[in-house]
Amino acid sequence: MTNYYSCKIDELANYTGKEVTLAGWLNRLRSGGKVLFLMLRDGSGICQCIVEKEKIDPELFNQLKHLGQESSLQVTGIVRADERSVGGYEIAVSNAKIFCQSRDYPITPKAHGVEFLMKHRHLHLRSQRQWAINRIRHTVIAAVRSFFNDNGFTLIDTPIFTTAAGEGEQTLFGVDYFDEKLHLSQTGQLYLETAAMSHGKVYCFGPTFRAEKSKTRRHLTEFWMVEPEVAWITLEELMDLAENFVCSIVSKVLEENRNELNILGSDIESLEKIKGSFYRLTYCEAVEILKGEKTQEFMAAQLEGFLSREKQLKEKLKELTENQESAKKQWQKDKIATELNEINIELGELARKIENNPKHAKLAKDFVWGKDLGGSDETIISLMHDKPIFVTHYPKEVKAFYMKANKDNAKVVDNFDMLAPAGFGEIIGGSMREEDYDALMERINELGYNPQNYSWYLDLRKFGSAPHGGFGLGIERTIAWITGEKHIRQCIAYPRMMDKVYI
RNA sequence: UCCUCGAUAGCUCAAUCGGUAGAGCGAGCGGCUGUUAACCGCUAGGUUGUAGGUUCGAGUCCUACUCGAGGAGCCA
Repeated sequence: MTNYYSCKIDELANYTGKEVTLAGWLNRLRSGGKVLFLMLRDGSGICQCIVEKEKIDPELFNQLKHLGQESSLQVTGIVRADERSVGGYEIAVSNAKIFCQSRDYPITPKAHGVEFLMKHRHLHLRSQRQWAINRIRHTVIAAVRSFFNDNGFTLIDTPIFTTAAGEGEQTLFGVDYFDEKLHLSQTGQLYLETAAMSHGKVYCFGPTFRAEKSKTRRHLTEFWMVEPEVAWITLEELMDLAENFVCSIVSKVLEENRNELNILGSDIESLEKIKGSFYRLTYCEAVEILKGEKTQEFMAAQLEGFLSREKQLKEKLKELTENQESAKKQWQKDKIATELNEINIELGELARKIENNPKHAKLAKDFVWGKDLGGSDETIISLMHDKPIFVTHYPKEVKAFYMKANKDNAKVVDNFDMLAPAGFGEIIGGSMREEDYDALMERINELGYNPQNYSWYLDLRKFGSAPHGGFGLGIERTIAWITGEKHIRQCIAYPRMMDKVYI
């Protein structure tokens, strides 16, 4: 045999009636007295392979029958269409070769806790959900690259070991670099601006490190961010760019990953609405909305929804408890117990939401102009819209030193955040950069930064300064939003969280 | 850093008032020709997170600690 396999599972439709060889891993085995069902996984999909006792070597049949989950093997047989099979095609096995018999694979087809799965992340990556998420991640990243490559941008790789700060100094990871103190990059932006003055349109894409003490479902300490930077652009044009960019990512995923989105139970209908113009609000308008009557009504309606869901669940709980008492078989009782458990978990979540709702409503109502939008404020605005929302012109005090002051209102800057819809929150932050030497210097002094650290950055404002701006998009947040995955940690193979690194 | 909840078989969870620690899945063996988280029968599997305390008796009550989950704060 020259090759390990003759085709991949996702190509089986082209081989109906022909003999093929597949190579992969045993996802699950169901055995009958004279027939075995091998669910074979090869990275491209899952295929049911039928082994009939009379049609293969009896010794081989016996070996296959006792194969453990995740054993690796080759399977040869005729492809046939069959509605009963997952994917519509199956293999009538005539021969097989076992490579590695695995025993006691830890991840079983039943429920597992977060800690257990994270400790077994190296194996968990084989599970169907993780497989689907990582395929979508691949599409997202490919779409990011081709969007910029096709629109005249030049890729510039900015350094990971950095000297310049960029964002708040407290969120830096320090590194001992041959007795010199450097830190891990938390943005490529400052370096990228230098390259924009060479190429006009540039982007960087790489890992980003933030030592934020944020233990939430939306934060990682190491995540991937793509940042375009463009010279001779206006804020409006920058937002148009961000809009087209996000649309192109979503449409690429819809085009290439229907199957994966279905596996994950993602909200495809909502994703299909992500095209055309996004909502654009100024910070002032966003504050008005938060403080307004409509938000209070919205929050009240939300609370009502929670309460009626709670009532509904409690009734179901009662009903199930009665069923459990009358159930005769032990397994029926256990099945009901599992359902009860799930309901109790949801009730716990609801109770927290019901508790938080009035607090968030009050926070919104009492919002004072000048503060940064909090997580709950973002969520409220995001929930009230069905497409992404730009929020522009934040107060300069809550934003970074390099953001350009608005020429009509010096209290605000020409920036924007893009909030994903349906409560997901921020996925992009961007701004015009201050191009005036004196204004930038003033900001650096105001904030007490050392101008010497920024001498090369300031040079850009001395030698042919030009209007320019850019933004950064968090890859994992984008994937979590698109897939509907609750926790960002599932959107990268080996997540690094503030309080925990497993493998 | 704070708040809430939790830790019992490989995994997910039960265990009523403090009174002999159980089930499902997984594993092993057997049965069954079409299964879809298959099904049926049998078997093995436990120092109840750690250290103390109360008690005739502690998985259960008390104290401290360790670890985990969720949330808050913080945060491009």
